[in-house]
Amino acid sequence: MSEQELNINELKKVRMDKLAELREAGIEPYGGRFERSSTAQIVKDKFAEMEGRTVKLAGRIVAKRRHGKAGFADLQDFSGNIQLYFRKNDIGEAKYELFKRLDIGDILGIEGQVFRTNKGEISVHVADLVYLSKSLLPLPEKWHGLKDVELRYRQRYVDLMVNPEVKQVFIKRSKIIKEIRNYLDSKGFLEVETPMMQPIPGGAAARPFITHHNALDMDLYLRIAPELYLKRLLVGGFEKVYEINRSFRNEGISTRHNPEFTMLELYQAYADFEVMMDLAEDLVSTVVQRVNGTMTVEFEGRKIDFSPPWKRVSMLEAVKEYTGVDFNLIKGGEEARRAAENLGLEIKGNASWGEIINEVFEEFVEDKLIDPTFIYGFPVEISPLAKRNAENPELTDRFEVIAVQREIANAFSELNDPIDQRERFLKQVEKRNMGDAEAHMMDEDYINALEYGMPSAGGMGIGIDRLVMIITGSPSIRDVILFPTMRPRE
RNA sequence: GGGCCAUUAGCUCAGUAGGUAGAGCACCUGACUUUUAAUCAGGGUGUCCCAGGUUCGAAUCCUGGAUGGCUCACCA
Repeated sequence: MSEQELNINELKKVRMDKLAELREAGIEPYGGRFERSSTAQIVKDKFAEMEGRTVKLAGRIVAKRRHGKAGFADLQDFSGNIQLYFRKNDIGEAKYELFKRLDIGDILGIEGQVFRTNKGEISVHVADLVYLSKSLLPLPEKWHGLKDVELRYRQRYVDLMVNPEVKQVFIKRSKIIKEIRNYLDSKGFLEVETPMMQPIPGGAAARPFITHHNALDMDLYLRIAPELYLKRLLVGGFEKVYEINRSFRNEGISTRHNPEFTMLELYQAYADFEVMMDLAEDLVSTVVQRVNGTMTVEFEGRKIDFSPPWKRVSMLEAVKEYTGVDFNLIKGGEEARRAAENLGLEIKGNASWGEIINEVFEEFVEDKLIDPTFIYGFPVEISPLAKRNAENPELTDRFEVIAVQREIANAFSELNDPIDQRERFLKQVEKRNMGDAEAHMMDEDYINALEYGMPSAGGMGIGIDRLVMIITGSPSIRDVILFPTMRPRE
């Protein structure tokens, strides 16, 4: 006997006794296959034709009301709840005894006639029942449900049982991802899978997780983005690819950050960032419309309108609009620093013109943007994989979509010049050597791929969890991830 | 990582000045053959997050720690 079983509490002990009783009566408490003829929701929706007919349902008992020689129970299946009616005279002594000993949480298969009670509740008059699973632990309270957020995340299975709205969020999440796939597939994109374990983690500025492969005796990194592999596929001749899957970043946890998160990345040969703008607008608004039935969503008490077209404004214009400072007229890091400091910002010692503009943008503009807005023209220093703008080589043809003060998409014309790319990597390596753990590593094989020639292309990344947050109105990323990362208990 | 807050029965929560813990639901016993937060009668089932300290005495005060939430920093 384990320590766990010795510390068994009273409530569990009672159920263990009932489990033993069942076995003694020759009843298997953990049944097998059960062929259902219907579900709770179908019986209720189609009552007119179901009334009087015999149905077989299966599900969990979530409530029980006994009245002497008859009683009711609520059966919950994935579709919803339905009431069961047990009557001793009809079901017989032995089976009625089973009903009396039934615990909330037990999973049953039942067979009975559909009817409506005097009070109008559509119910099933049970004629037979089989045990499919005996529950040994008590469920949370029927009225308040499970509120303790820690328990809700740690034991999501209980959360899902007793808080129906949680289930709806994850059903919607599944629909969102399905609609994204439908959309991209219909546009001729090919879904691919690229390595999650990478010898050189690239495609984003982030600290990676490290793991070890024993047989090869080598360290591998969990990917921080699929980007560089997806672009290798463009080199290989795939013209429209996408991947929806997990990336991992070894950073802090917050309401907007989980160490593992789901991202969509897509690449389209012979396109550019403006094609990506049209695509972002159409993709996201289509998905919102299909999932919510409208192009507006409610988030934190605000209405956000995803109807195209979305506003398009350059980063420098946006900064000018909100701070009055025109960085077009400001040359070099020193002058930019003074301008930023005049705005009340503290700037790191070695920050460049582009980095400073980005900081000013994030500080003064980002939290003003509610409806989805394209911000384009990102500085080259913070965009090591994006193509330079033809008129201003200090800027790149890159944009982000900002909605509800947060980035929901990031896209650019892909840098396909191997010589420029090598220089950009070298700049990153320099920063890395200066102690920036999030700067890119040199990826010789990626350069090698570019040297074979990568078609001009547009690419885009969308954080799925954050998109789901907005569409479902969830304030925390943990509300849209079934099993968010937690410290283990004990 | 910093700041603030929380942790009491299976769940949701009270808790006096520091005096040895309580309610509702769940659970157990009994009554009740159409109830639905069923009702009625009876029963409290506890490592008050953990470890020290102060005190005659700590759920309560102090120190340290754990876990979680929010927030700032960083990022997507």
